[in-house]
Amino acid sequence: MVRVVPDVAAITRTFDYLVPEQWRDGVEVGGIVRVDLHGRRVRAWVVEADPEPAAGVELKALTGFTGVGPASELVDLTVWAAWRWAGRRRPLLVAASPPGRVTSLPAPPPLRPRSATVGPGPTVTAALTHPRAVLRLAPAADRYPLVAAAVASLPDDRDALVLCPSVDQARTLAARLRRSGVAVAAVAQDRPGAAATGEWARAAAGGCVVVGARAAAWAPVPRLGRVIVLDEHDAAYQEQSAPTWHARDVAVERARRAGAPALVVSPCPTLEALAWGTLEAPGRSEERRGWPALDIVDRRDEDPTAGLLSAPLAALLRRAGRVVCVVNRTGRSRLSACATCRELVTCTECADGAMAQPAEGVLRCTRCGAERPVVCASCGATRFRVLRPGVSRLRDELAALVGEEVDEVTGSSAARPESRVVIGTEAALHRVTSAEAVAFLDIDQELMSTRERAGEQALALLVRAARLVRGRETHGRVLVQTRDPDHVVLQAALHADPDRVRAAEAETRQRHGLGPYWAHAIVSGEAAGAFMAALGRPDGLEVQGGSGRWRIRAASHEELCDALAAVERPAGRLRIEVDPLRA
DNA sequence: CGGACAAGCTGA
DNA sequence: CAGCTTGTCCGG
Repeated sequence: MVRVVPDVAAITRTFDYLVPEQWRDGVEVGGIVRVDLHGRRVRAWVVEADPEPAAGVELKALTGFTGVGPASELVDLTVWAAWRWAGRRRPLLVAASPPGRVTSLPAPPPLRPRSATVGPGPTVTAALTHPRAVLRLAPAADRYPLVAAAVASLPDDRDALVLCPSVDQARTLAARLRRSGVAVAAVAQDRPGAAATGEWARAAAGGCVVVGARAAAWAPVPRLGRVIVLDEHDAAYQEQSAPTWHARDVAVERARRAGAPALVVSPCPTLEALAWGTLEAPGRSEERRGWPALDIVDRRDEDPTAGLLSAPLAALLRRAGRVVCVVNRTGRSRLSACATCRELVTCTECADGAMAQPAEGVLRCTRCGAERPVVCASCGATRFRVLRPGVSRLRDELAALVGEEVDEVTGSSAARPESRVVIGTEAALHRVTSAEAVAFLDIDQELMSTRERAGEQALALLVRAARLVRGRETHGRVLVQTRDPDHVVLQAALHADPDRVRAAEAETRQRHGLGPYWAHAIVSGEAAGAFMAALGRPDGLEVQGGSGRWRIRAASHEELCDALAAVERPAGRLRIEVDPLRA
């Protein structure tokens, strides 16, 4: 007999089935089977073998054995993660399963003695000796020697799991390791298919270094000897849909359970990481070399209605080669005023939303989505002054300024930009592969963001820019236009000293009761009210909000997650976001 | 989730 | 009251 979790979204229970004689050998914990459930055939995971049988239920037999699934340690890890992120187990089991059907594992590659690589440097060497290490490396520093050294230092019968924030980076790293003769399973694939399934099976067979992106936190690594998380600060590591698990935290817990050392790496380590492990960082001068020069353009003395194209920016655009300009606002304008009567352009439907101009000739309310033509509601004039220009508008202004084509890159535009000067949202920093300079036209938008972790996220953006332009030795430049030149994030980037942000963030987060000092969850969705009623007010939990959305705070994840887990999930749509990214 | 089954509605 | 729609329940 086995206990299974059916692959059906709304079902949170387990069910017991008899195992027919012919599959007795193949069916074990983690195995993927087919079962008859209420008149349908569905996929299911075996999560327990020979459980205590429930009384008075007539058991049915499994109707099929599909193949290999997550190893039993990972099945156990889904129990932990479902508790830690207060969610269902099914999405976690999906993440830990092969993308296609795996009926047998390939032979593992022959054991190759690992040889020490030369010169990882004393900082890396030190980081590799701690069971829980945080390694701070400047943005332009190459992380490959670190990964190579970590792989070389593995015992012959152990493998490493290496996580990168994006599929692209994972594939590049995997290719580089392969070229130097390391057996690699690259579980980061654009789409599931035969290739992805094959890599999963190779990883499950053992004898490979497993490299991948977020989902690879759940990849099979039967002989886990080390976990490495590159760019640990990257927000891409957190799953967007509930349960909102974080790949760093999953990977680190996995390492702990396997008794393997874990190493997280970042130019700007998060407070969560710093609270968890021992920090190693190179000396000041070495770290400084890996940060580009930062030009801070102080806009405090400018007329507030002046455009975003300052004289220092114009000079940079004339002088430098490829320049990427970043402003995190799509469309033509986010806020306008009538050029005639000076009235702000607001929504006539909901009365308090600002009207954005997503494209020429149309206004759309940022609050309620209502649209109307570009006509002033109070005087009827059709000429507006743009107060908060977006990418499209600035593209035209930039093209006029430099007298050449300027390509626009946003999340929705697909092609690689070809022009010398490029403007876009944050997406431009991902789409362009190298540049001589990056200019943030309105960095205050990031600095003043109400997002939780806003400071860290703004620094992460500067790190991205720094990666594009490389260190100061290659004359890379990053320019920021701001009305807050003394902001700690800018000062940290200016002095190549991310510790300043850590100190400031620690102080504000303690003061505001945020993570990692407190654990938070946001409960929303149509069944949120029923959930909150069932939760009640347990000791140690603070509850704020109402009308469909609640925020819960506790002094630790243990308290928070235990309380959330004690509530029986009501029927209906419910989203519980533990460690929310947005305030 | 989605099949089963019951209850509700319509038209002859 | 057959034939169909709509709603609620529950799975081994």
